[in-house]
Amino acid sequence: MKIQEVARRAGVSIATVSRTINNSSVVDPKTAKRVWKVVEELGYYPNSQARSLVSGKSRILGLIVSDITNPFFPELIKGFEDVAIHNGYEILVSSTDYDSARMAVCVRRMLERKVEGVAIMTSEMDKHLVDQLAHRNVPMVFLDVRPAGEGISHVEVDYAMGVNEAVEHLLSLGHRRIAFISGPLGLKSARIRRTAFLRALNRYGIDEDKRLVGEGDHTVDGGLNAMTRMLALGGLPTAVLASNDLTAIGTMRAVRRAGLSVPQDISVVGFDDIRLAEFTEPPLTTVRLPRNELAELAFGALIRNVDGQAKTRSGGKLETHLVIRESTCPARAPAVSER
Amino acid sequence: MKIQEVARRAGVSIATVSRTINNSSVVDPKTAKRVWKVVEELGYYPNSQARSLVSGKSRILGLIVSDITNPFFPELIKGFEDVAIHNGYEILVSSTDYDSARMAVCVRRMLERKVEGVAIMTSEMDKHLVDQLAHRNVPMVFLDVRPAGEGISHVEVDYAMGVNEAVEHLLSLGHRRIAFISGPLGLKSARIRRTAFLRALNRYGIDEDKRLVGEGDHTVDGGLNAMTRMLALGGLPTAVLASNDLTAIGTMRAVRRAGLSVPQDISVVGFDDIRLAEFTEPPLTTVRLPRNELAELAFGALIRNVDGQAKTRSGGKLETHLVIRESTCPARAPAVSER
DNA sequence: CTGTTAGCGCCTTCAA
DNA sequence: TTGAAGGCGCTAACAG
Repeated sequence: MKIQEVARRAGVSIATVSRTINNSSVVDPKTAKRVWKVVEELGYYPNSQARSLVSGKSRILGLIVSDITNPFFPELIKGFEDVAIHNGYEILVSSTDYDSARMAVCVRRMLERKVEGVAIMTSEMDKHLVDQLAHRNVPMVFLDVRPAGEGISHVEVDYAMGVNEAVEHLLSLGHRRIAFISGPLGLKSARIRRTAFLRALNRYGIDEDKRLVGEGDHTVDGGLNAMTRMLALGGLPTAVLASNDLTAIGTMRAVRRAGLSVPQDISVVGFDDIRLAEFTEPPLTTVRLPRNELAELAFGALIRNVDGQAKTRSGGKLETHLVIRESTCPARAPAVSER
Repeated sequence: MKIQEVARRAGVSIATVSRTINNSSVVDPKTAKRVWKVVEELGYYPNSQARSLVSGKSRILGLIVSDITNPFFPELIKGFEDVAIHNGYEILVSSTDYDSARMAVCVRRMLERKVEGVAIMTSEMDKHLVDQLAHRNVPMVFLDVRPAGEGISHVEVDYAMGVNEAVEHLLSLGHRRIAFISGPLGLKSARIRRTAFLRALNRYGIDEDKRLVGEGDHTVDGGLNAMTRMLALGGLPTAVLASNDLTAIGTMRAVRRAGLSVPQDISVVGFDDIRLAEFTEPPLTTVRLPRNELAELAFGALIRNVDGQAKTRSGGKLETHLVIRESTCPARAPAVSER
């Protein structure tokens, strides 16, 4: 089923058919109607490969995430897909698994398919890969990080906002010994979150206790291990803030394994508000990072660069807010042994 | 960066470059080496749009899932992506959200991008959409369902196997009042699972009690509601088998809300073994449906049809096995009121 | 073994 | 307002 066939049946040239389906205003309405009729009858639709080839535009956007298996991403992907499709773009999703080789393959694929832009929602990305894309003038959006360059923008997440709310919430419940379990500190985004936490503590006049800052890796196991280590160290916290919800789930598990309970002995706060956060036991108090908005901001920023009319490199700032559920409660009066 | 440029620099014709990068064995090794050198230097890679156009093969496979947000799917997608990429295929993922309109858009997109085959891992699919694909001779693989037609195959999941194991496990723990919460019965796949359960009960000589068969919708909320209704009905079960893990999580929540505990009062068994199953409270005993194997079977079945050398319509049968964790324990001696 | 050439399906000048 | 014709970048005969 090609354009030729439509042209033949409608008694016009292929040029006219092309103009018609592209809504060119020069076609005679009558002719157009006739062409559309044939198009419908035949169930014709243009071959996007051919279109891309001639126009040089693939109408494909790349979306790179670190791990599609982390519940944070599917919602982001869905949001991105929705807005992309809505705007006539296809998306090419790829997860890197935090693996350099995979990332390289991933970039290569995007290049081969001639993506018009790439949203890089992964925590870290090899510089030379970014350069490969930049070199071919492929617009990019990043999350958190802010690489320089023409056509490169970034969406900023206001971690401080949500973290402050979380800390205030805990303080108001009487907590003073508040711990933090970060993501892998090799990642800049993890450091940003940790910094936000430390600043918040400082802001409310709480002294930092090194024993109360652990390092996870954004997985349940990571949280479990980090918290287990922290509990072994002594100087127990009465509340823990985790840098994402998976970490928080691991943290709760560790607390329970130690024979303590959440939230009576230790309150736990997560970050992200993945859908399942509502269904953990107890339901998780967490800081919500709205994936849909993130997806929309990222898409918007990308498109502005694709159209080449970006005025700014900032793709916008995303607010985060605390969602209170049942994994937090008033702090116990400190036991004698703790000080 | 086009093939011309490479040809010019290597001092050969574009045909030779084409042959070289396609590993045609007729090229003189010396020439080939020279060409490859230029290719590397220039960082040249072929334009896949152009390739597709001339070859008529897009090397893209479609993957349709019902809801990327359901933790079952990301792992399936990842597995599918891995094996596809490994075989030189790109994948186009799309979630239907159980919505007819979205499904239609989805099929349209696949058709436009000229996918060479589609894996339909969603529970149900409008017949006329399937026909659209079938009509263009696009090979398909389905999950569970078994539509007829040339180039259409399906992967069968042996639900009975896992369900039997689960029922045996519960029986051996002394349970006799075993409930089941199904998926939406409008879906054939949900009915298949329910039938497997009922058969298992029957096989072990347990009478069916209508009050003990509820209907959920494969979401946490669905499980929560179904179980809440069941608890209100009286004739309490001592164990519940849920048709997927999300339903099981909802079920556990309902049990707790009713002031009972899992597993002491009611044992709960899930289905799928999503990654988070290990981290629920208590860790979920569940029937594992291996997503990687499913992905591989689906891919294999699809490719066989793409290559046009399928000997059979069956894409293989997938075994399921019980994974015992902590949401099941021996049944209580029945309370007086229960009989 | 290598080069020439004819398209793949479509969009886009350039004429009419 | 329409049609004819020239590519887009690449592969696949067909000649040399």
